[in-house]
Amino acid sequence: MDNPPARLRGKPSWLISQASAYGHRLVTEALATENARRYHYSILAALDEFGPASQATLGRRCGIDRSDVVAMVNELAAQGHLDRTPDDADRRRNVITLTATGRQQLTRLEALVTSAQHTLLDPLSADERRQLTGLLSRVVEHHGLP
Amino acid sequence: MDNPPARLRGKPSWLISQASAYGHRLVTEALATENARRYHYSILAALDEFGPASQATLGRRCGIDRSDVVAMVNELAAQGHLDRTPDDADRRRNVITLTATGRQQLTRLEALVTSAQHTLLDPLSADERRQLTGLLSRVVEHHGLP
DNA sequence: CAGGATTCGTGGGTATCGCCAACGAACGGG
DNA sequence: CCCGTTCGTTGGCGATACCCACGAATCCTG
Repeated sequence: MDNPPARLRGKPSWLISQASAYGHRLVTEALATENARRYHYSILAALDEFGPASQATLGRRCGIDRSDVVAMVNELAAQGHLDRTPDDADRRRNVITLTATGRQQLTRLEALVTSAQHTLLDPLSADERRQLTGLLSRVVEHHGLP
Repeated sequence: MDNPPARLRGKPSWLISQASAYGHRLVTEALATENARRYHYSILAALDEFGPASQATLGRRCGIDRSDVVAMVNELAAQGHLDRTPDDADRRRNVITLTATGRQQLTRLEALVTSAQHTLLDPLSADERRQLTGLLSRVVEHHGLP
């Protein structure tokens, strides 16, 4: 890009949008190494932290639409990273369970994503990275509650 | 959203992505009030700050693809916010010029976008907003050069 | 305990975004 | 004068993030 207008350069939403685009690109490219996508990482992380869950719960936790969860679970199941089994206690639901290979995959993706963070925040010191993370967390939490 | 995994909550790229989604939504909704879209604001801002320019130049300045600039200029021209005239000095080019009504439109959009910034950064103090803007500017500038 | 509201998985659709390929017209440098 | 490059334009691709509708199942409440 070539000398963006000051009106844009001064708008937090524009800066965030630009930074998001870079981060998006970095993470997507890194994950492509393992034939994974961003949503895959999110879902695997949620399963690892909270244990087996229904697709709707996964969607709510990761901020992914139910319809999109279906596609992600399809792909991850096809790769053997998770199991999808009907819930006996509530037959509307599927119980999604992380497999052993899924856990290994998460470990690989975690390394890739973490390294992308370093690339993204390259110009910032460790202190500044913490500042940025803290400020953004406040913003995100604030808009997550309603 | 409902208790996102710690692995996500700690990743700057995820936080930025979430914040970007909120900002995107806020700005888009605000601009819809005037039947405008985000790219419209960018292009009007570039024209206001740097004066008349070719479509390719506008695209480079705002980080918009040439093909997408065509559509935006079509829409803005249809609304009378800018003029598209062939460049006599270089007949490959169109010279895009902001009209009086375009300048008024930019003023309206500016107010809408600015107000959306306040909503987005609601939980932060004025100092913290400046911090955030500064940190993000460093990140964006760093990745803009190569 | 019956019936209406709600939830779940799934399929389908929509709009935007960022990008890339190709084209003819026009310009510029060697 | 020719070759490479730029410009506007068209068309298309893939990912993202939505939204709606449906049938099955569950729940809540009177």
